[in-house]
Amino acid sequence: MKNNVVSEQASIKTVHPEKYADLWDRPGYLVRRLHQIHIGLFTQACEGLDLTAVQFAVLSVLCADAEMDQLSISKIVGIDRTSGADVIKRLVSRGLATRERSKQDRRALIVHITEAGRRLVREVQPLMEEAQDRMVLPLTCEEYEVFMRALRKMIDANNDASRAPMSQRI
Amino acid sequence: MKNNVVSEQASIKTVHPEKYADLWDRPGYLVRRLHQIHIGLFTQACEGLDLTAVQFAVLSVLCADAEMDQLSISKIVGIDRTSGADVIKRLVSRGLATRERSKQDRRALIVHITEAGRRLVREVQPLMEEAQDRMVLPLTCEEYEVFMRALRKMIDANNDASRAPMSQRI
DNA sequence: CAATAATGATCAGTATACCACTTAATTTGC
DNA sequence: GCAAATTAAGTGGTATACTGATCATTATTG
Repeated sequence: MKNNVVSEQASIKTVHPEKYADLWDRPGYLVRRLHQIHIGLFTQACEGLDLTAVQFAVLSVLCADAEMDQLSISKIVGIDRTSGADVIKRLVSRGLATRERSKQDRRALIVHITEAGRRLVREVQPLMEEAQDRMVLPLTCEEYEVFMRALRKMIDANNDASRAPMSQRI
Repeated sequence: MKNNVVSEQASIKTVHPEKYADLWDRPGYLVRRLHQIHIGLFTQACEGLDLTAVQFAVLSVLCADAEMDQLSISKIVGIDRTSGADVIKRLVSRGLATRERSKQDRRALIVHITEAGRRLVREVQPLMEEAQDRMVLPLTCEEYEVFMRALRKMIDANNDASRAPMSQRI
């Protein structure tokens, strides 16, 4: 199976030796562009709420699981632990989350979402959905399905290429 | 045609009211993850060369067109003009590019790539291709084609959602 | 049980990536 | 022809996102 996929890919390369000549032929470039577009759509949808997409992802995770240490949150959200700590620090300073030392492991910081945090998540949830919808609006059902499957396959296969490998799925 | 696409998308929403419940069901989240993975693959491939993916994109553009002002470069690469100025400043300080006032428009800064810059682009080109290949390796030919088409459709349709709308294609 | 390894967090530093505001030069519109 | 609008850069600020180093605590192992 794996070999089959590899040989198919190799055949693309053989047939199209100049496949990455144009920026618009580079998947990595297009992914960066689309990422920025999604950030833009999310920010637009959350106008005035002063919440970033990553901050919302962290709050979403905290909503699902009552308490969790910083590193686990960072892994689930798929960001570096130092980025995660930065984001959580900002959430705490805004009163959307609290932090305290774990009794079991005194190295770990356990993060809790506050009631204000939960309220904000409930408020932003439909706005997040709107941003997602707007991004994928140009796609047909079939394209959407293939697109999502392709994303998941590439992320799964290259999980170790990023410093924040995703160990779990919420 | 546009209406047709919209109604197809709407039908997904009706059938799957909880389609964005899980992080792995959110296209924006997956795009962010894949973007980070591609950065990781590129950095890995360029081990020791101290060049980022965005820096290489800028140098690529400069290689294709001999001279260009900062704003045009930023637009083509798809980054904010201030980010572009930052990146170009670093390239200049490393001797990979030069900057000078335009004679025609004394507001504009014209950027040139140096011979050292061209040499670096030639050296990095195959490494960039390797990073692209590795990212899309898990995809079949058909998935790759649909994935690329989907990316282009979404970027085209939402071009104005990002502050750096792409006016041209190199 | 003590030396070692692994782990969770922090700090300092760098590189995007954006916004808001300002300055200077060019276009425009009357 | 000159005021007004536009445009290219610059400045200062914030938020990811990562690396490398360090520190404290916990786990392992000889």
